[in-house]
Amino acid sequence: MVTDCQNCPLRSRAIFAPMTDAEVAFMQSFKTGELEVEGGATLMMEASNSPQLYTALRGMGLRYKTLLSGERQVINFVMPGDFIGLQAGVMQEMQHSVEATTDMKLCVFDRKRLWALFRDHPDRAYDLTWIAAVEEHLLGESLAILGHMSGIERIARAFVRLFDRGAAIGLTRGADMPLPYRQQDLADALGLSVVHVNKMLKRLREQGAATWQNGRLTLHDRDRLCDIAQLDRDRTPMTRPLI
Amino acid sequence: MVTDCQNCPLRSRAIFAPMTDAEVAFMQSFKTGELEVEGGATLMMEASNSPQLYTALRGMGLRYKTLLSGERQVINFVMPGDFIGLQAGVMQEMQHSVEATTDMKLCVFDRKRLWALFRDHPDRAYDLTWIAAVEEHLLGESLAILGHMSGIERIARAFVRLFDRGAAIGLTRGADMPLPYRQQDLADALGLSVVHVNKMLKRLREQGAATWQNGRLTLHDRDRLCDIAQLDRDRTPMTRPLI
DNA sequence: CGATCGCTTGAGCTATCTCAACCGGCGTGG
DNA sequence: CCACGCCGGTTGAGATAGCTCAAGCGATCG
Repeated sequence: MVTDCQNCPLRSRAIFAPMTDAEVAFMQSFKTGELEVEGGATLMMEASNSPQLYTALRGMGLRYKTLLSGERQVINFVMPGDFIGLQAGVMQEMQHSVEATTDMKLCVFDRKRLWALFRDHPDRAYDLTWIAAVEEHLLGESLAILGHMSGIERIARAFVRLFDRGAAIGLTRGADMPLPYRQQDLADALGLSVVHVNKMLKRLREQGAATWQNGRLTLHDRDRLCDIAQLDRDRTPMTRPLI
Repeated sequence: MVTDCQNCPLRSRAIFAPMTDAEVAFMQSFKTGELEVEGGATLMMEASNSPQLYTALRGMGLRYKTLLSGERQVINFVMPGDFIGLQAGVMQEMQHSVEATTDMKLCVFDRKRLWALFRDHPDRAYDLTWIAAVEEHLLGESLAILGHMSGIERIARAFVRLFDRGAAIGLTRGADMPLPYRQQDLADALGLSVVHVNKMLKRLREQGAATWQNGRLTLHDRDRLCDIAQLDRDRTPMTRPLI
């Protein structure tokens, strides 16, 4: 139980130093429970019926909005360690949900205790803000992707990004990692049609750059992929603290 | 001086109640100065050379990223009351700047004192996180716009959004408000070419929905605009607190 | 065995892009 | 005071990336 909580992003500062016993104890008290959901299940995050905050502990999912037209915009892919629900508190008009793609285990926090966290643990509160700022930065990057990149470029970038995230949490094995989503999910994230995603995937495969089949992503030629994605080949990951 | 600071978004809670003298005094101490920039000037927000946080007090600008290709993605339009710079702290690889479109006055905070804010004023820290969460929500919405909407829909939505923001800070006069940007700026925000933006503006004009000329935006038919933008005609603005 | 789901592929169609030209206003320098 | 250059806006023409519609295929499941 405690070990699970060690994955909590609220210890971002602890990337460099383990949590003290007191800190672990506090996280335990902030935590109100664990939630196991089956693959395919949907967590509604509308503010009204979900005053919870979550940390993903196991499994993968995706966070999305449902538009009035019924279409879906995937905001991001949820991997272990991700913190979910902060932004849900400020929205009301737009559907905002999390779908568990695989079975997932989530750590549940009570939003009402958030204030106590700010009062009693400014360092954790600080981390929380840092998380929100990182998230905002990543969304800004996504915006630039949708605004300016072609289909194949978007997919290449998504693959490099997802792979790097996977590597950061130990999901990769060599050039390979699990990526249990559907092509439709990627399409909804990148603002493309499934058909087009499919055709671009084929092209990436034929170019020997990357393969995504049977729920596994393999980067055969990361450098080429980075070139397509207009990314530095060896950029540093996003782990720098706010101050 | 003090009156200026009353515009600071760190008093979001004070939307409902004025700041106390003690609070004003604290904001004064957190504040390190004011910055006046001329229209056309650019504030570089790279983490390395800008450890500052800003609040826009007067004038308008835009926050954008510069991509490797040299293109520009406008992240948002900066209006009085906006808080800038939180997300700049976590990025390193991508250019991230603020351009003053008109002359602007900014309130400058020292990032190093942010920690003191969290330690000594958990309520303000809380507001800060709320701001970040709102920002994140808005970016998510922008993402959905770029991902799923046509040119004319994007523009209609941008107009309604900008107008509502303008109304919230008292910039509107009837159906009219100042909007001193170039068509290129809107194009870069919406992921369209200037040429296309121009043609869609013409169409909106001919439809009698909205006019944007000589730096002023006029919504002739807000309802029609909302329909095009796939927005509820009378949605409530985003002022709900986090808890 | 049939139904469903996700993936794949083909065939038009069109929204949007790029290229290019032109126009008016404004600031600058001679 | 005029001439020029520049910037932002406007419009047209042709090219194309990506969309929609549609069909087929294999795997999985009840």
